[in-house]
Amino acid sequence: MPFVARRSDHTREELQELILAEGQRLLAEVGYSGFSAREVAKRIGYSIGTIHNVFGGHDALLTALNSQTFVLWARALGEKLAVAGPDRIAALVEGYFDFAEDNPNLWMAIYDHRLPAGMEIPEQYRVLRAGLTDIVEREVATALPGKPLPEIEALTRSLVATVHGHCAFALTGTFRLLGVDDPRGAALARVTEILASNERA
Amino acid sequence: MPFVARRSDHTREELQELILAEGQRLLAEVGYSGFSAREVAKRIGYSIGTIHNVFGGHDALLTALNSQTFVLWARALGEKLAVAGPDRIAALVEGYFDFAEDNPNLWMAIYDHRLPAGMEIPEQYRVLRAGLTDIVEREVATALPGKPLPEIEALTRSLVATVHGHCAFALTGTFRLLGVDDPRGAALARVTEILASNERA
DNA sequence: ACCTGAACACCGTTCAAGT
DNA sequence: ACCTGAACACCGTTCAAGT
Repeated sequence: MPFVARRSDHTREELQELILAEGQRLLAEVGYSGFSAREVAKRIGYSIGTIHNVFGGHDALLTALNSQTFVLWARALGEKLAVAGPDRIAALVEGYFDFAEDNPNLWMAIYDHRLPAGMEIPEQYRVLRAGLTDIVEREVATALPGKPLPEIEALTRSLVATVHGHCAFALTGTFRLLGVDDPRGAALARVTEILASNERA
Repeated sequence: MPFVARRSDHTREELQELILAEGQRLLAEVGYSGFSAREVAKRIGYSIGTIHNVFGGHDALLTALNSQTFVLWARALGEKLAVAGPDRIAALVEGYFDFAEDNPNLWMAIYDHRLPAGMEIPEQYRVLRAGLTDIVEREVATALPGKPLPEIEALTRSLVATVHGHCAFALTGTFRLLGVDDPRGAALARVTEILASNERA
């Protein structure tokens, strides 16, 4: 059953979703270094060229896949917050680690893939990523009432970087190599200390 | 002038150094994603097979290159500390950022390259990496006199993760995307707050 | 207009063949 | 014993050719 051009088995939208769904499955399986657009094509029964037609290249595909991951991550954090106790900051830190540990390859791919210098960042990617930061920002603002917004914004990003560092060291094995046994406990302790320091202002 | 087997132009040790020197140069130029052992072989005028003979594969070569980077990094931190003022912790944070910004591709390659699950970590790699942590640990211990060693050890690794998160976000463009303008200032502020919180114990 | 798949220029790895 | 380089199994990207 080979050689079919213009098979309208799927519309362009369906094809796009097909590629994204299978791409996410593959990325979660094999990780960024093992990911291949050719393998995605093979699995969905289309040719290599089609993926290029639909997404316009490897970098664009990875960016779209990472955008999907932002959606999943935001949803996971939202669910954690919905059932959170009084310490919503702790819920966020736990949610951060839970998502990364439940989806290590998808999570690491966000940071493994770097856009080439020239390529402009898609608006959707930027918006979804900013949305994740906004989730944290709301809780930081609540935790530090009276703090000016510019300071809340800067502190939020710094707190995210702090948790990211701990999570990255946990997932990539750096902490294990250095004999650290409780990465998320350490992250939570640092966040708590930082917030306490910034309360009295 | 092709086909020479067993050309003793270089001893095995010289060959090893040749590969490491050229490999470091290439890695610094093109970064982890653009690095290729084949290109190193071409540049030093040996065949692909030779690199495999000497290092035993791509992962082992990258591990050796990253080990070299640890040496450079430890030296850079040592030099910063040698001329540091009273705030030696600040000198370490500055040294961390300076090294990463001066050698972005070498620095990022440390984290971009992940050893395959089965492969055991070379002793040299482990020792050099631990040595870097020890440099920080000494200063943290001095900054927090009277603190039990196990706590100093855990806190040191957590502080390194904190600075790493800020530095990684700075170098990979995450902070720029989120509108952060002073990553190293933020890192230093967090480290200062964390140390202050841990002083009173 | 859309999809194919050969062609191209790369990878890392292996290993029979040379000296 | 050491080094070579063709062979193999992969990549991403391009594009003439088909329907």
